[in-house]
Amino acid sequence: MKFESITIKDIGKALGLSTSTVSRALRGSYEISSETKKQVLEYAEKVNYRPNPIALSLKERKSRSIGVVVCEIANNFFSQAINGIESIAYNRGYHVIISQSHESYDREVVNVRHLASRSVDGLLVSLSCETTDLTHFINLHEKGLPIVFFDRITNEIVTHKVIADNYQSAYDTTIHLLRNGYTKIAFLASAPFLSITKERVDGYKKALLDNGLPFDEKLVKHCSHGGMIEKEIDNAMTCLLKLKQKPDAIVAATDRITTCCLITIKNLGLSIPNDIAVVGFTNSNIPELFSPTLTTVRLPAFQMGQVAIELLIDLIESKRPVTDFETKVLQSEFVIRESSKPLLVKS
Amino acid sequence: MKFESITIKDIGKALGLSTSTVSRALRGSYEISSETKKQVLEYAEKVNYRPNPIALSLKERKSRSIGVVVCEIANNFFSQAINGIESIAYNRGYHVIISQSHESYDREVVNVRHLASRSVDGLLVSLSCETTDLTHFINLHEKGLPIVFFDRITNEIVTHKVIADNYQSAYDTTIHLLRNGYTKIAFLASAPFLSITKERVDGYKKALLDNGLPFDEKLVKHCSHGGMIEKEIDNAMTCLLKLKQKPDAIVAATDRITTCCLITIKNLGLSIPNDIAVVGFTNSNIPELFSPTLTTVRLPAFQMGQVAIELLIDLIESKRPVTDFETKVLQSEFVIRESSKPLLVKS
DNA sequence: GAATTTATCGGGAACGTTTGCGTAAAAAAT
DNA sequence: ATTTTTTACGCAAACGTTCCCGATAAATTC
Repeated sequence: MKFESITIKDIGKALGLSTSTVSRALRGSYEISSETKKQVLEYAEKVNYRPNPIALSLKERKSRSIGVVVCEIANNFFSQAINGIESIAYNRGYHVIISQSHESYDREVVNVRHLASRSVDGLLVSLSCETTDLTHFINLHEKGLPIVFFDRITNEIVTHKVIADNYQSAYDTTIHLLRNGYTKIAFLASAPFLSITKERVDGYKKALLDNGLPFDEKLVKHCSHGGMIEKEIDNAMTCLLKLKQKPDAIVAATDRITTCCLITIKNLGLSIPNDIAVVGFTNSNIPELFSPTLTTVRLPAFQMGQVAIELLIDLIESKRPVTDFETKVLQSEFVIRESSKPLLVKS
Repeated sequence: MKFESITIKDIGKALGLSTSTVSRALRGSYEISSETKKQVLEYAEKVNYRPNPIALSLKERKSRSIGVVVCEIANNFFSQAINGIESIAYNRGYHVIISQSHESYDREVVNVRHLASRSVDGLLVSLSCETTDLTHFINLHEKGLPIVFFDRITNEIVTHKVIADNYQSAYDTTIHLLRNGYTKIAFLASAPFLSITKERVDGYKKALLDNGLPFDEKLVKHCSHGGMIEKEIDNAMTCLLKLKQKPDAIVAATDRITTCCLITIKNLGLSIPNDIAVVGFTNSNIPELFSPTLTTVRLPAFQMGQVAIELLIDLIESKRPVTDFETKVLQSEFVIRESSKPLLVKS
């Protein structure tokens, strides 16, 4: 089963012209007579000619496509970010190739290799939670491939980065819970290597310290698979709830962790916020539909995608080597709902 | 900013060999001495040589990549289906390029054109809800490009198709509601052109008729943008609730419609199922977290993706033209929860 | 020792496109 | 009428790879 397309050569043959003439006519070159141009254009239209981007990629050594490396698309944050990416890329004439690591380092390496060999003009990366070795990115970056990191970033590579105000959000979240009377606040975090984890845990810590509370390591649990394995979230939760110093509130640090955490609480028959308050980092569209409605930190996913792709395309299209890089920090949206109601006033 | 890669020519130059020899050595051809082979292999390994798939695509006129055409990935059904697709494609050596139409016909046409010109070896398609004209697919299909439709299919093109048991699910859903004492069951459907809409509405109708109930057109509302515009779902809902014959139950026919419908009900301060029962077609992972928990029809998204890509790759790799096509129907999962509790026993 | 086979490699075309350079004919300038 | 310029087009190389067809030298056969 072969799938044949019309080429410039076919047009040339049909019209008794050389391929160069046809090519130039199609591009509207000034050195082609308007008669010939019209003839070529009309014929091309008639046979529905489409230039072969593969041939172009080979020749130009670029593909007008950019690769996106994320852990999974079945995740509100990333699918929203991808929509942001596409909204800009589309208008600026780039195509987006998405790859999922499913939080696996090996898979990330394979995907990045493939994208690079497919001649993507640049990479938009959010690291997998297993990734500690960055050589697969460093190699490409040193060879001149533009890369922009977003959300889960690294400081081992000097380039543009786009993140949410993770530190501040975690800080605000914790302060909010403290103000509402909660004192034993647990933090259910993602993998320890991830930048988002460090930033969020730091914000949480700082809020505690600023309020004269001790930082209790036992109240911070990490999900080293980023929540891909439900069991690990479950375990972390039961572990937390078994403590003598049982937490009265919990901050869930990612989308997956938030939903899993809610399910565990539900399965245990606990009531929110009476038994335990919950605040979740989640880009879910329906936090109002939970019962009770969920207090959330919503990351500016769409805008993060947009900013990241803008930076990347600027990098790609820059005539001179760029040496001045920036890390953009975008503001999250903190929406207070019922799941973190004041302890004293709870109905 | 150019990004240079090692080519077979570079290797040849470095080793004093011709490109053809290097190529053959890399492929393990028998007509290359084992010495030379070893030398080439070692050098290639050393400089981290990767064959250029673009050049290969150009030569072979195929790319070992398949294009996926869906309306949006920020949708549980489609992201799960894509995971199914990838799980198989990856193992069989194909790469997946995803494109989103955002339910726009024009965008779908552009995406399909681009995928085709990118020399995808085949297409996996779920139609946009605006699509009535299929010539963009027909043209490619007639030229020999393998296409498999899934979920939102068409009968204008003869090929493999994969769907869920939409008719049966809608039938079962309706029967379930009838058995539980609901008699004025509304149906909130997606765009009228879509196969899933027709199949589901038909199942709903049949269940009514089988129970001696009349089919009331006013109780069926269509969302012609597939729910991409929240307002239209809102309007449909308010319209339904304004009827003299106010419905006592509602079947929401897609993911988006289900969540929107729940939000509208919540905003109106109605209680489920006391004021109105709800059953939703949704692949949400958290129907237990809604309040009350939601009775759902969950499509076998992952498996549908798997089956569809299997059929497509078989088509692509088939030596002889395939003339025998099948439409696979996969079973959905109907889970009864609180939102459709029996009318009489409601607490 | 001559003829034939075998082993090992290189040349070059092809995939579809762009583009620098060359050139014939037509037009303009002398 | 000759020279110069312009117009309009073709040739060929290049991008990275594979593969058919030779070609050379060594090894084998008679």
